[in-house]
Amino acid sequence: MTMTFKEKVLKIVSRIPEGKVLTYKQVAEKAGSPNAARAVGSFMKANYDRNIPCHRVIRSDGAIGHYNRGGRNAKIALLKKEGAIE
DNA sequence: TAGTTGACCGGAA
DNA sequence: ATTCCGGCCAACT
Repeated sequence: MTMTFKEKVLKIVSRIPEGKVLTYKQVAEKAGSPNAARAVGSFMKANYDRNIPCHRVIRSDGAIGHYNRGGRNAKIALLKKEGAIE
């Protein structure tokens, strides 16, 4: 079974528990390509699956990044609500 | 097959 | 604290 990098990424993200966050880079590392953070972002923007908590993925510098469902604002609100951030 | 595209990263100015 | 720039990666066309 040829699992694309993209699918690995989606699987990893889908397993991020509530109240926790991973950086794009960490996701890339877990997926087996430590320097593919950029690619990870590209896939997330293309993913609209609600089962995947893509709002739990943020940037390494602590910035929130983007969110295709509600925008950064919604992303921040969600993370606060889940207790992942202040 | 090669060129384009970005929800990124880290260092420099 | 910001803004800019080059590098990196896999999918898409």
